[in-house]
Amino acid sequence: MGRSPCCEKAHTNKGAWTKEEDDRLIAYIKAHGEGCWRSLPKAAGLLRCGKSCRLRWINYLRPDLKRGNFTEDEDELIIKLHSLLGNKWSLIAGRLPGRTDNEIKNYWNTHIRRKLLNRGIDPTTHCTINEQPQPSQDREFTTTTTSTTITTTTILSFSPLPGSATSTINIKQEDEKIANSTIFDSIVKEEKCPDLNLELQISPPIHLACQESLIKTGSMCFACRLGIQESKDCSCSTSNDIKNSSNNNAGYNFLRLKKSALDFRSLEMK
DNA sequence: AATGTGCCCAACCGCGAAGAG
DNA sequence: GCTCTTCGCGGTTGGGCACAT
Repeated sequence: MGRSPCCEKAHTNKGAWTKEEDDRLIAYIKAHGEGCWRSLPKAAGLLRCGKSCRLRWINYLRPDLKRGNFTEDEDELIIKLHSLLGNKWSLIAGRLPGRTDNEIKNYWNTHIRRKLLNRGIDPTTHCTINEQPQPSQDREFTTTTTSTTITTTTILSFSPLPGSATSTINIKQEDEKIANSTIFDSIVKEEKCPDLNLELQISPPIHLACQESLIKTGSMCFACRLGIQESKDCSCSTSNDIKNSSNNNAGYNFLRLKKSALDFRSLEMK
């Protein structure tokens, strides 16, 4: 059952990287590009496993990395993203140019956790301490669908951290995996509590025109309710103004994040 | 100056997902 | 559909450093 080791451990260095190793790795990647991590160490003349090389490059040697302290804005952004995404460090890192998932994870554990505790906020649940989150407030994005081929839409209604606008986001999931998301700040509900209040609903996928129709009229057409939007039977999308407004969704700005703040497809770093 | 303690962060480990055959 | 390999992610570890005693 055991996995084969990623490399020949007996002949690999471990621990801190030397300047010479760094130089070799940088030179090799400059010449050949990233990827093929397994074969890279041998080709680059490094006595390291591919995994170690990848980590060293991504977390330390990449030229686009931003070194130095986190700014107050970055702090707040991390907190907001963590309240939405949980410990999805790579996704959070994707929203912070020049920062790595490892760096953010370390920073969270050493600074932000303490900062939130000092504010009286539980860093795990983002609720005020002494207040247990209710089951419906579970932030987990995992969903159950009747078929993995069905694209599901998870609607998260939540009240963000104190001082932030209340918003509703839709996170479209494909094959039970977060693939994309769209945020509407036009739906503003009365804030129920000053802390994070997540309500998770699972429904068939809703395309933008249908969603806006739902917002404007409070109902959806029959096709949409069956999850067959964008078919010729969908009447939501026949309205030009709705269509146009859907296409012009680029202007939304949620949590001061510009367009595609939570577009998970754009979060890929590689 | 020596020792103890706590913090920080680079690096490691194990697991799951994705892809290839 | 199954097995094997590779990659990427998140949790954890431990060495080094700063500060306190």
